[in-house]
Order: sequence, then C-alpha cells, then structure tokens
Amino acid sequence: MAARGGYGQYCGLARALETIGERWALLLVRDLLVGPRRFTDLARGLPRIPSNVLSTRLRELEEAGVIERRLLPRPTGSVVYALTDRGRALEDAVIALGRWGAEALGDPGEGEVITVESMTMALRTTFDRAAARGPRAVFELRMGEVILHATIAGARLEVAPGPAEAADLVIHAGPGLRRLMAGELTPAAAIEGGVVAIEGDPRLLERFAEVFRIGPPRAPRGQPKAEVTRGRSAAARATASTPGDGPRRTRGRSSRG
Amino acid sequence: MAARGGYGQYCGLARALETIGERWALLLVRDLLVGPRRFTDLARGLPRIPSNVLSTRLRELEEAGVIERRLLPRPTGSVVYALTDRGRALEDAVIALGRWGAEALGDPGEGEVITVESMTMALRTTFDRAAARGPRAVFELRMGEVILHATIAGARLEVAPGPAEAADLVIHAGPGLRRLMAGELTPAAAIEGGVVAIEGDPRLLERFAEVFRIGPPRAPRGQPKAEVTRGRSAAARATASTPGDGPRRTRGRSSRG
DNA sequence: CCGCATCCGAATGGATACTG
DNA sequence: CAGTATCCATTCGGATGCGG
Repeated sequence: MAARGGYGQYCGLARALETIGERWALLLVRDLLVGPRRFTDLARGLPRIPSNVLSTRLRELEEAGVIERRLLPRPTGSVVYALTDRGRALEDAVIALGRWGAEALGDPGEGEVITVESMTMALRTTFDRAAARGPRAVFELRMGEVILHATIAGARLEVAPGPAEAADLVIHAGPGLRRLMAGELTPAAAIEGGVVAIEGDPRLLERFAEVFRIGPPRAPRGQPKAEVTRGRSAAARATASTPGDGPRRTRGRSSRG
Repeated sequence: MAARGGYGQYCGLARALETIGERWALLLVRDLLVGPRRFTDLARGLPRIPSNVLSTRLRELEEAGVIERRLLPRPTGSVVYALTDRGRALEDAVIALGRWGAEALGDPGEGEVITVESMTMALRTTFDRAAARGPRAVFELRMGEVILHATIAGARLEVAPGPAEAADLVIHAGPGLRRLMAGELTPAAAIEGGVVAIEGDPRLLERFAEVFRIGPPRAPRGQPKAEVTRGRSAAARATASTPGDGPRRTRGRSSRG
C-alpha cells in the first residue's frame, strides 16, 4: 500500500494492491468510473468515510496516477476528481470483484446505502452481453431517490444516472431487486410479490432479468420460464405503490445537484 | 473488512472488499490458486507477512468460506489450506487486478521476491488466448530457484510448478523477462542482451513473447517483427550462462519440499 | 521444523471539530 | 464547500515463545 510499505513481491497483483488495496480506494474508483465527482459528492456517496481518509486517499490515488484533479470551468471554480486512463483501466478489475461480491450480497444490512454510482456499476457488472442480443431497449430504474437508466443495444450497454428520455420500461424497486437479478424470483413473482412495480410491457422485465444477472448465466433455460412467461395483460400495471420490499435507505444525487 | 467493520454499502464490490480487501488476503488467494499450501509454505512465499497476521487472515478467509482447512492424510498429519469453490471463483478478479498491476511493475524493487506461485499466476494472468492458437508447446521457465512450466495447447493454458517432463523450450531468465513480455525488448534482443538464455528453437521464444503479454495485445503486427524473426541457427544455443540481468532474489520451493 | 499465540511499538483508520 | 487538525481505538509489523 501507499503508506504501510509494500508487500515485497515482484508481482503485478502485489503492485495493484499497493496502489488501490488501501481501504476505500477501490470504492472511490467505483464512483469515479461513473464520472468525475467533487470531494463532497464522493463523501456523500460514501457516508462512512471520514473526510481525512477521503483526503488522504485522493492524494495517494493522484500520486499513483489513477485519478487527477481538474479545475472546474467557470461557474464554481471548484475541483473535480476524475479517473485518468490508467484509472479507467481498473474497470475490468472492479467488475470482476463486484461480480464475485454480488453473489454474497444477501439482503441489505442495517444502514447500508444504495447510491446512483453503486447501482450504475452494479448494472455494468451484472450485464450479460451474450443475453443482451435482441432489440434495443431502454430501462429506467428507480429505487427511492436513486434514479438511473440503462440502454442495451446489440451487445452494448450504457448506464447513466438520472431518468431516461424515453424509457421502454420503468422499474420501481427496492433492494429486493437483487432476488430478481439472482434468479431467486421470477419476474412475474417479483411483480406479484410487490418487489418491483413496472410501467411498461412485463415482458421487458423478463428481458431485464435475463440481461442483468447475478451469479452464473441462466441455467439450461426453459425450466423456470414456462410457468411465468406473461404475467397477465401486457399493458399497464403502472404507478404501483412503492414496493413492499421498498428501498431501505438510499443516498442519491441527480447528475448536477 | 472482516475486522474494521463494513463499508455500509449495499454493493457487490463493497462486499468483496469486506471479504478479501484486508491486507495480504488476496495474495494468499493468489498462492492458493496454484494449489493447497501449508501454513509455512504460505509464510515462506510471503516473507513479509507476520505470522500472527497470517493466522488471522486464514481464520477470516475460512469463516468467509473462501478457504478451508484440510487434514493431510497419513505421512504428516498436518493441515493444508485450500480454496473452496467460492475462493476459486476469485481467479477472474485476481487476474484482472494482476493484469492492471503488471503494467506498472517496472523493475524489481530492493528486496522484492519472486516465487513459484507469483510466477505461475503471472503466466496465467498475461496469457493471451487469442495469440495462443497454434501448435502445442511446452515451456520451462527457470528463474533462479523458481522453476515452473507452461503448456499451451489450442487456446488452453496450464501452468504448474516444477520442471517440465519434455519441454520444447527452456527459458533461463531473471526479472528482465518482464521487458520481453511487455514488448520493450524483442526476443532476439533479449537473448543477445543476456536477459534470457534459452535451450531450444529461438522461434519458440517469439511464440512465448506473443502469448504471454503485459499490456495491450501486440500492436498492428509486422513492424517490430521484421528485423527479428529468426535469430540465427535454429538449433541449440543451449545452456547459456545465467543471464546478466539475473534473478534478483527468489524464494521457491519445489512442489513437495 | 511446523503452526501458530503473545507481546509491544509504530503506523493507520475513524470520529469529531475547526478553518480558509 | 473543501478540506486540515486532533485525538483515540485498532491493526499491522516484527520479534519471541512454545507445545507437538
């Protein structure tokens, strides 16, 4: 690590851990993978990080060439932190770790927050490009104050904070969304159980659950599918009340504040 | 982390870091990805880890379901630590991080060790399966006491500690091998500069340098290639003296000790 | 020699307060 | 808003001890 001295190993992994292995470091990278952020943005997204530690990490990561400080143009004159190319190259590692950790996510612990940044990276992490083939689709995901949208087109995915301009499906969800993504709940069951509420064609929720998956890619296929396929009338079950397994605690910020 | 308390984030990455983000943890996983190891094996491969920290990490990783203790059969009755399936699933993340870190490896720092385990994972990390297509080849890599061998067949790779039974190419190298793998040195230059010495067909060293690559996959191709292609007589330049950029410091152990 | 457990000084991480 | 300064609780690093 930056501070405690190295591992004494001539090894890529050791070098990586010396650079971004310090506590909080990779979570800062996670947030910055979504876009440049100011000091306070980062602090808000990581409520448990002390400001002095945030300071220290930002300095260390800057010295390591992972992030850079940028002076914001006119209006404010303040600074934002942004990933360098080198920092952006961490995305694969962040995704690999996130994928591994997501399998042990379970239900939210007391006081655990969900942020726009963590959800954005969660979607990028769970994206199964093989399952994504098919027509273009725009999803808007709403979990309390956390609002983001994802566009899948071909095998490409784009996720960004904020509402979609024209969503094909709006998903209102709480943390129970994980169970849908993990395949523990069928899309129909998720809707009927109040875990999610949707605006749009229920079949798009099936698509969502196939494309964003926690754990190994869906099994053989055709087994849990049969009894589900179409929930009921395809039309609108719109604007359902907030799901029973509603948002636990969320900390969000729309893209500009 | 196990000890310091969680990050307070409902996020796969945070969960992963809470599990294997503690200092030394992922290096233990790295070594165990090569195979089961005893306490002392691990301690030897990580000379800078205090024994109490090693103890603690092993217990934490066991509680987290990443590793398990196994009682060794007859002869010794001692214990080995081995990855569980869950632990083995960390390989992707270890490789992603290792790949990122390898690009910043530079030359070995004072006192940095190279072990059979780190080199084994380094080869798995840098393996470029696209470049691997071609005839089967067995490489034996020797860096001081660190001896391992790699077999590439089709797009598959197997790396294991110890000498090969029938190597197509034996490579004697020091840490300068990194420069070859990073493309900073052509195979011919590496041989002529004494960075590596080989036993076998020099063209196999070119193959090696194409298949095990640090950094982005080789550029367009055809540029640095031309002036190199065949070193000279294909036959034997065998048993060259230890390379000038010889092993700095190595700690190894043959597979059984 | 293996497999840790214990002890201790030093360095970080964490919480809070405070300033340009 | 954007950090810096302080002070305390933990953990780490290193050395040593010790039963098997």
